[in-house]
Amino acid sequence: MRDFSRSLPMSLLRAREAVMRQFRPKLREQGLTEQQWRILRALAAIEAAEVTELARTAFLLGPSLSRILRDLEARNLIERKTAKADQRRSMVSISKEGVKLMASVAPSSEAIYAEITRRFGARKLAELQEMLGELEQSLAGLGAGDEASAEE
Amino acid sequence: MRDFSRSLPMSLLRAREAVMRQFRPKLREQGLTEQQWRILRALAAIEAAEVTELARTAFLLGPSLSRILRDLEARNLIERKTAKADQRRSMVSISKEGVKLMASVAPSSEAIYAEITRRFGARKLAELQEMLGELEQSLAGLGAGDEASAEE
DNA sequence: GGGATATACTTAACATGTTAAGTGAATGCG
DNA sequence: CGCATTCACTTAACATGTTAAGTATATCCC
Repeated sequence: MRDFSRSLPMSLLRAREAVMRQFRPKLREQGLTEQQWRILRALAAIEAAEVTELARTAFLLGPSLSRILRDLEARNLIERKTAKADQRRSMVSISKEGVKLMASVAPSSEAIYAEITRRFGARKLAELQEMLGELEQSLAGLGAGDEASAEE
Repeated sequence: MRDFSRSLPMSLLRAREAVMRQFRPKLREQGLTEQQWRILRALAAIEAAEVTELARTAFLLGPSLSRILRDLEARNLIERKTAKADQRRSMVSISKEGVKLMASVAPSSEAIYAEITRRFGARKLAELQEMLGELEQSLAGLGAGDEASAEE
């Protein structure tokens, strides 16, 4: 069998970990996890979003997001209100405190990203992202193996 | 701030998820998680390994590995014995049952990997892996921000 | 209108990720 | 030798990943 440590999943995992390791300490100083930071960033870019939309944007599964939103709300970093038209949906937005917190972390975050870009090379970084996007596209629709054309 | 959904960490995360989504269903059929599968594969390639060595190979943190080994041992998929020379160390190896289980999953796993390779392109896959390795190298030694040259 | 279905979450249960603390066995060294 | 330190794990505690089940509201459609 292939040497699994050279497999694509492991390469992706190690690369991502090498990158995230740069960011985690600064986030941790502010008591934020990587996922919480993703949510705040996603919310900062828009007025408000539904939970499902936010899950798609921040690439989190519903249950994880539910828990994280509960916690972020308790910390007053986000706000929620149920939509008027459809009581099932709730609109989530970042709070003033949330914006302040983001402002305190964003500079470090940007600096780290810049350093990573400098080390790896801006052009190569763009190429890598392009390839990653293509990989994702190649596998889109190949699904989880339990939809169309099931064999049993 | 950058559109975070186009950031390198998100690109890596989405790409890896797109890949892993192909494998998880088959593993699940055998009651294996992705991490358990990594450990079995790592062990299958060698006679025996110390826990620390296995952690490095399977890219798992010690505490995760401790729990997983406990569970795999309970399922008789692996075996452990403490080293004679150093009672702190324990040597882990795959069991006969473990080998059998691997044999039952490996063909599907290989087929899925082949399909991914076919879709994305073998050459591009090699290039991608090369770039991922370089990225990892670029960031090696840039550490977690709390070793040499701490600023405070 | 109203019951079946679908939708938008939330909860539950179990596995792993992550950091800190604990445990027992080796090592360093005065 | 003996005691402090280091080492190789393991446990603990809390957050997220993942799948299944639950809940409340909307929508379909006869």
